[in-house]
Amino acid sequence: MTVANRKQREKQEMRTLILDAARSIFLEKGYDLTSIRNIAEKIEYSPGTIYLYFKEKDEIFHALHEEGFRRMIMKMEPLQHVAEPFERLKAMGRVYMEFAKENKDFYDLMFIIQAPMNMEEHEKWKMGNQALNFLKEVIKGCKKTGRFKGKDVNYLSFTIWSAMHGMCALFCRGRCHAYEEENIDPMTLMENGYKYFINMLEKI
Amino acid sequence: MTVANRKQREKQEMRTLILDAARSIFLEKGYDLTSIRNIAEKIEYSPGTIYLYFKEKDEIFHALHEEGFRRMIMKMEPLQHVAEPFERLKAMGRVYMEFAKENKDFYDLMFIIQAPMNMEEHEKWKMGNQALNFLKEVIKGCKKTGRFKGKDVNYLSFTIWSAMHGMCALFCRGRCHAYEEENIDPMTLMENGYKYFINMLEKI
DNA sequence: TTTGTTTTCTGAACACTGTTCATTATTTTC
DNA sequence: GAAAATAATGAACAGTGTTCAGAAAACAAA
Repeated sequence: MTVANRKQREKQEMRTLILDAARSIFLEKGYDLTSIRNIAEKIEYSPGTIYLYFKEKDEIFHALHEEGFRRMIMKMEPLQHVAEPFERLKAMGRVYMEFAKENKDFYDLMFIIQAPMNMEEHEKWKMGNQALNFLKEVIKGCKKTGRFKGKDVNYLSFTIWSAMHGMCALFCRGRCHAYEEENIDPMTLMENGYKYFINMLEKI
Repeated sequence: MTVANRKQREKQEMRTLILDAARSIFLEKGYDLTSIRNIAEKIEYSPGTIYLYFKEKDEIFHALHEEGFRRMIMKMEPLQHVAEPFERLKAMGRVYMEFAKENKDFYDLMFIIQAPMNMEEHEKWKMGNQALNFLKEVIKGCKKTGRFKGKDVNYLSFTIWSAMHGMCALFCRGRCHAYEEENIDPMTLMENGYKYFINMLEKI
């Protein structure tokens, strides 16, 4: 065990410590109220210290951004066992929506907030692309069973993703309240929105 | 012309002055870079003055929020002349999407940004509800021609709105870049996403 | 026109934000 | 133990929304 090794390990531990604090504040108070000073106070270090482990605030949130995708991908893991492609696609939509409902802030960070995506480097969305590729693969599977004939996989994946994202984004940003006059709560709205969309997918 | 009248008019003129400055900065630099001090500097008043005409920053952006809806509704005006309900619905989707593409920042403010929607009062979304009701009316028209049989107007309106919003929101927040690896630009993506969705609507 | 009152405006101050950097403290190496 | 390297600090900078005592301007009455 060389000194360099320990140092490296300690560096990693510190990053984890910062990330844990950031996550806990982020999940409790949301993105806007998670400041460097807040995080520093939580781990009992000075604000400046954080910049010895992360280049900027965005880097912290990009780490959480990736964690969000890991969580989502984990939640999708069981879908591998759904043999029939279209059944898998439908289940995927369900899981996606459930993830958004249960992890509002993570979803926000992953698909709505601009911050951790600012940089030009497409590297930033590696995890997102992985998830998107998973969707495309499932669609390809569907095509093999004769579904979605004549439809382009890229465009169709975007259509499906958009439909799901639309509901989740309206939900996350409080626009579902538009239906409160009709006494329809956001959960019922999303449940039925999903059903209707699946219904459309079946007939395309 | 009483003095009180003139004073009231001057008050209104000042509000307009502030709003004009706010809009110009907002459309040029976006929401985050539009600060009270920026606005104040533009109209050559002190920052404190603005608070004599608007209770808080949100009130300014709520005014712009409403303006956005007025613009969108104006853009939808010609649709009244499209007689066939389903044709009108399709055209509506087109206009909605075009509005988002041409007025990225307004769209963001209207449907994504949380800020001007914070307050509990549903009053805040009067304009939004008006637009949503217009959509529902068009759907009702479609139902009268035998379309969307057995489908609930509220749920279906949400499904359609979500699908359109999903594409626009992914566009506004730079998530369309996910398809750059496949050499598909955001515009092509949205164009085809729209086509595919309409195709689904036709078959539901 | 001058005085007194009311309205309008200012800009410093408060409590925040992300980020930098000279200084201080700790640890490692020789 | 002294010297060198590494780590941590916290004040400072430039910015944010918002408030409010005091100054300035507009108005009303004498």
